[in-house]
Amino acid sequence: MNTAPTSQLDAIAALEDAGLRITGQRRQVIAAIQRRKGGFTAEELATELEGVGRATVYRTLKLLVGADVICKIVLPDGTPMYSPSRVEHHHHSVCTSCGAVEEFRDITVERVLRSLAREIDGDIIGHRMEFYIRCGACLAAAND
Amino acid sequence: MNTAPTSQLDAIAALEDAGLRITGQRRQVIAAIQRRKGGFTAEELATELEGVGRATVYRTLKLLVGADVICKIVLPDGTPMYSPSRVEHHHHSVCTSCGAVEEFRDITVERVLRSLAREIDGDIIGHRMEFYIRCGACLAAAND
DNA sequence: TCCTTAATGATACTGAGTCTCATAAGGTGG
DNA sequence: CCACCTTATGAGACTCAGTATCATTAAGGA
Ligand SMILES: [Mn+2]
Ligand SMILES: [Mn+2]
Ligand SMILES: [Zn+2]
Ligand SMILES: [Zn+2]
Repeated sequence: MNTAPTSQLDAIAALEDAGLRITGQRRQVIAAIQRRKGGFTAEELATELEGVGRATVYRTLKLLVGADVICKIVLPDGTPMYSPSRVEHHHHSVCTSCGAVEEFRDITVERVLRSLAREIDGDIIGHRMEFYIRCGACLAAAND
Repeated sequence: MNTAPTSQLDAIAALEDAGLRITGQRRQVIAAIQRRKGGFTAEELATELEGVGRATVYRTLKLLVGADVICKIVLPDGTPMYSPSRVEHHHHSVCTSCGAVEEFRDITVERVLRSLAREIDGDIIGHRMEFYIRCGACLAAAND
């Protein structure tokens, strides 16, 4: 059980491990991601990185998701968002008002998931579990 | 705690309760949904119902989701699917190979969700939990 | 440095979903 | 049963995310 990438270098190493080339554009995408705090959309990145083509941004994000460097989260309204991954396997809480993403890993959840797996007719390929919240900061802001 | 709509009439009643008009098109959409067994896409319905405009199909699906008559599920690749709702609050397992959707309601899950809610900084607005599976039928079919 | 191969960018394209607005019903009150 | 007001509809344009194409560029191993 290895830890998920947390730094620029880790992210680059993850790409190398996958046998991919380290290009200037990929470095730029990774740097832009690390520069951000919370979640972001693909289009935001594409706009910010004027020197990198839109298609390349989308392609790179897909690679980084595959390498567990970032996570793709889908909001209830269908909006896809990305956020840097810090924990190996985890779930998310997303503030639907400001987009802040928190990761959490809960042993109990995993245990339940395993017991449910037994009740399901078929092979479990994966699962998704997300909490949609209104975060503490947004609540505080709402109360003047 | 009332039960989710299970018949045509229940679905129509749900729309009435929401103060909406019962039109021929909405009846057609509901009938087509009830005719199906598992999950379906919006475009499938739109194609099947030649007499109903595409925009109307999308509009009606949104209303039915709001009235808990159907559920909207998102596959890992982002494909949105719908399936008739049978249980009040529940989660889904989706076969990523044939699209079969099963609903399940698990007390243990709900208990865990509540305990997690306590750990999260903010108000929980909702959650999503889905299992992506390869169903028994698809497994059997794969083994000759 | 050279060479092969992977990556890129510009652009066209797809598919889901939404918007507009003129027209067509639904359904309520008379 | 009708008239009227309002909601719903359809046709098609449009937006937006994401993908495909393909000629050009550049990584990085030999
Ligand atoms: Mn994450
Ligand atoms: Mn359901
Ligand atoms: Zn927030
Ligand atoms: Zn299946």
